[in-house]
Amino acid sequence: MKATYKDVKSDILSKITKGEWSPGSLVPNEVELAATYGCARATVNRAMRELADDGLVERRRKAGTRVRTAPLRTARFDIPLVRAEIEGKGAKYRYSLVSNSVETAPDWLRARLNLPDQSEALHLVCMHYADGDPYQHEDRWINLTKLPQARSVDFSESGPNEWLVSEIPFSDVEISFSAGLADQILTDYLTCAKGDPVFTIERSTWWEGQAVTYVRLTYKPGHRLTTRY
Amino acid sequence: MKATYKDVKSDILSKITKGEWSPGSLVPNEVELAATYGCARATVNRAMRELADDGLVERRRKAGTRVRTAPLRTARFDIPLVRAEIEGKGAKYRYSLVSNSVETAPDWLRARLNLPDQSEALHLVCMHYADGDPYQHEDRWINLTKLPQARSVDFSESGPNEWLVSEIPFSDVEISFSAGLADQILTDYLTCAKGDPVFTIERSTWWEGQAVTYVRLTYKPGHRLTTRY
DNA sequence: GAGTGGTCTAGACCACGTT
DNA sequence: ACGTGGTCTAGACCACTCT
Repeated sequence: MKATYKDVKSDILSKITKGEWSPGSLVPNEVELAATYGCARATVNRAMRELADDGLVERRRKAGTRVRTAPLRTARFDIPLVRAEIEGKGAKYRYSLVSNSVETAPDWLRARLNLPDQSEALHLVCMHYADGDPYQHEDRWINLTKLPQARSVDFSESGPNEWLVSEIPFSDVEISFSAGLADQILTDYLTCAKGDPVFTIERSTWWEGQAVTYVRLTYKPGHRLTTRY
Repeated sequence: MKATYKDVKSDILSKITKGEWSPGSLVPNEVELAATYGCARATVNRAMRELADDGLVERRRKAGTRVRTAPLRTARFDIPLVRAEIEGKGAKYRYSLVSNSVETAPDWLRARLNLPDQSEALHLVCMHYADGDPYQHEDRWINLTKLPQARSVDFSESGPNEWLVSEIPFSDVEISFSAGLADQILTDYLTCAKGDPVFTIERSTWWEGQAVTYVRLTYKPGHRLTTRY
């Protein structure tokens, strides 16, 4: 008969969704709840903490716990490696390196990644195919000051992303989604028409305070990024 | 000198990011860690559990805890009410109702929301402005079978979203991002050119297994959705 | 000042999955 | 079978923050 934290969590969740505890209302405190459910306060605490993490309730010391008026609507997207993304759809993945060159970082890149003057960067352009059809165009810059070993890596067989995840255990990331237009170059790679709307992901990655890489991923027209919560 | 779960978490985090514990390697078990940090096992457990939630380590009973080879790259986006989104940028929010009508749900909507034949839906078109400039176009359908009370709500002063969040405490949501082109109608509302790329969010919401609403939010050209993690 | 959540402890038992 | 994480307990003290 002892309630687990999952029991408590789901029971309280249903009280909220069914309107028994209306938005903005005060929830009984942990000691009372522990008594009603016949469990330890720590158990209630865990349930409530998770509900707070999920954005359903708001907790403040002394003030107590309230049902959120507007539940936090946070969407979580998994950003898998392209390979996993494609193979996950049951399609055959193919990678191709378009170009690979060491360049002085252009101004816009230096500004974005906060790089010093005259920084060298490795500029890679790659294509990812699903069942032979163009799927994603990758335009990547790697900061050679931070990752000099990238200079001698062979990217002809597998993409820079796969190398990077094995090289950098964890990092700060800024990711941004937007809509763009296919220009002349993209139309060739993605086999679409000029002016087609394309979904674009830009990602900048830092490690120990220094920029590691910036990448712009452009998907073929019609791509959707979908999630549930 | 007793370590808190945050101490443990951040220390382990740094061990991972600094490469001391390399990707794929096995982490000491909870009892050993509790001994090294001089704290209770529950404290270590909480730290490790959060690291697992954050996608940095992978835990399996008996097999132990391993540093993830490819850290889960999940991005979390807050999807606030447009009002909050705009006011959060320090801009003045203005709402305007464009049209409001009861219609028989078109086929594409019935398919998407799994509605029966001849369902009635409330069709709302609204605009959201930031400092007087068009910010977001909202094209919304509300299932009147599930929410008949929507029929008599006045949406002329505040948007349907604000009414919905107060009416529905929690629900299942499918959200999807894509890139589209501004058509003739959108150009008028968003004051942009025909063929401009526009960022689009589509969201379908269910409550207790039944469809509640479908909305397509179209942002003015140039809009970005950005987050860090 | 006092009430609430936040956290820690030491110990216990359970559940799962590898062996 | 056994080792690991998963969870619960009963009690304690602390840290906010509202009044």
